[in-house]
Amino acid sequence: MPELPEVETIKNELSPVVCGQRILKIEFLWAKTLLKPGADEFAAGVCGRLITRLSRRGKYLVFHLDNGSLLLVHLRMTGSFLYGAETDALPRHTRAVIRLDNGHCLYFIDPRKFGKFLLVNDRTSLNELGPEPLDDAFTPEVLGRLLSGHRAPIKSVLVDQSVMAGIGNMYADEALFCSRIHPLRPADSLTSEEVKRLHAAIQTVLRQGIASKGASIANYFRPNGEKGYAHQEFKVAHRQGAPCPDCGTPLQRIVVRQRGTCFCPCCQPSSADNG
DNA sequence: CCCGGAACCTGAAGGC
DNA sequence: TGCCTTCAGGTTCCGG
Repeated sequence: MPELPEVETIKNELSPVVCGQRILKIEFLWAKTLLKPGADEFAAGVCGRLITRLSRRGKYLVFHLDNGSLLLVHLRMTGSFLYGAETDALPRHTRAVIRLDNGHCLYFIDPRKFGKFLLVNDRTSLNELGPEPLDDAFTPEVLGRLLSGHRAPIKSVLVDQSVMAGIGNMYADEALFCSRIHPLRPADSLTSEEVKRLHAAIQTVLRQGIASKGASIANYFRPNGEKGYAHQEFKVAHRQGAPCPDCGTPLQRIVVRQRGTCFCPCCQPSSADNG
């Protein structure tokens, strides 16, 4: 599932090939992939525009266009981009095709059809997201303030995009294991020591994910068609039943707010065990 | 406010 | 073999 490291990888690998290119046309093969505005207004807003740069905000990939508008793409569960020469036979599960003026195309591939394109005039919608966890401004003190006032399980607060942006199910589990915090601990019950550990763990697992080009656990692949290998380094995510890499105890899987959550019952003791 | 659950979707996996 | 059910989880929406 694309989270911050996966979107960051796509941004990094796409930037050199699409920046400076002009969009000739965008064609949607699944109409609902275009969230807003309507098809006509969208086409008028993007056709003929130059892509000046790419950026990322949370899990959004942002195409900056030369008229100042922003094309936001959210990959949701199964979205990926493939960059290549124009072909007659579209790749399986292609939901949108962005034709560039260098004869190449950006194919948006999304088996589950949850991914969304939005054309917006400014950053308003992006400002509703919480802070970027890899920014310099994201300090342990900031994290502590974000968590205070949330009595919900720390696992669900970590994946709440309005609290902080970019963390999803996999990296939340990894960060909690790395900081030895039980996923069901109320977010506002963490000690300052635990907040400090969690802060370091969040940055570590996200940076490792980026360094490993993202995790290809499900459908994610990179614009050149290759997979990432961050999942090979996961210690708990999607590894229920396997021995904990640190202590050998079988990893447990529980459901927290409708999300599968893997953790080590020995390395991540519950609040009751923790005092 | 808080929370749980359903909807959106398809393909992989498991049961029989 | 093949049909059927369940599950995966990012986001939004709806009801209690």
